[in-house]
Amino acid sequence: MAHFPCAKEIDAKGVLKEKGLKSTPQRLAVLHVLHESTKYLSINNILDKTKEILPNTGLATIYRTLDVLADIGLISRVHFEDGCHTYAYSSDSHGHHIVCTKCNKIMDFAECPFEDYLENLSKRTGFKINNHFLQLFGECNECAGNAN
Amino acid sequence: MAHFPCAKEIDAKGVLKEKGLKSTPQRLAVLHVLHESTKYLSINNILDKTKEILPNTGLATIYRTLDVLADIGLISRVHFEDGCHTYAYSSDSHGHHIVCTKCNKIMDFAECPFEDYLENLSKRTGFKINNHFLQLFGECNECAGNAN
DNA sequence: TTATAATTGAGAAAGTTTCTCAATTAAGTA
DNA sequence: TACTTAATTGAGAAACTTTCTCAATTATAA
Repeated sequence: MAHFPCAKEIDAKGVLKEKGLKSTPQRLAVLHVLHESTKYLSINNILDKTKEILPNTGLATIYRTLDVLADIGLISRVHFEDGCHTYAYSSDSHGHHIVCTKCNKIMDFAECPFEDYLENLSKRTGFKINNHFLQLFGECNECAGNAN
Repeated sequence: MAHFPCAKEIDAKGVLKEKGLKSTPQRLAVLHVLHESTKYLSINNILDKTKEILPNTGLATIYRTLDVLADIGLISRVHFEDGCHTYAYSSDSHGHHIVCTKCNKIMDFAECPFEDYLENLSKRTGFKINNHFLQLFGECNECAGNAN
């Protein structure tokens, strides 16, 4: 069994065990790859980087693993106007993402300031709002040139 | 040239013309299909319903048309955790969607109450926030049982 | 009415995702 | 530590989705 720093850091093994899932090297490697990256990654990015750690990893395993990790909230899918086939490490299960459209960097922001608003909207529309998805797009500090 | 009520209603022809695009029966039919539906529709839903109007319509045309209509803001893509391959009529170019997870109904809400918050978040994170995507999930009036 | 550039349909091609199944392996138990 | 068992994996096939190509058609402007 391989060991990865991030696996310990976020207690991925514990979370997997809790859900009755095995801690396989493949799962930990995929999580490591996403945790290590500050950017969102495509399926193929993830396959390539995972193969650097575990060269025999198959594509089907990547698909299966991403589903598992997303289901238990360790990673999350990143959505774009034209598709949502990329993934990012998720530091908080309620975390929303800010995506830098220049360098692909992802930043999480955990707080969710819309509770009051959603309650109000709920009353006006008659919708019982159970869940929401929010993602922000912009330019990070470096890309916007603020760091210079 | 076929004529559709919604085409007039939203002046699709005018918007298309403005962008230098032709008002083809296929484009108006796809728009009509989405406008007529209160629910989000998949590519195949849209193909089937469009073929009821224009039986020879090809799948490639559906893909091309959805791209065109989404680009000019007449329709918008609906995102789900596991994919974003469905579409809905968009009554407002800034409209966000509330999606009923029971009956697939879509409701737009045009207002965007987050301006202040986003400015604040921008300051704290260093991200220059240019755009955002928000979608709410819940149960509509009927599905939640409020209408009974 | 004509000219022309955009658009279409059809099917091929490319790309993506899921499935199947034998082999492997993580993890609990002795 | 060794054994057992059910979960997981890799590989390739199959299914499905999306894009491309190109000749034919057509919306539009002159």
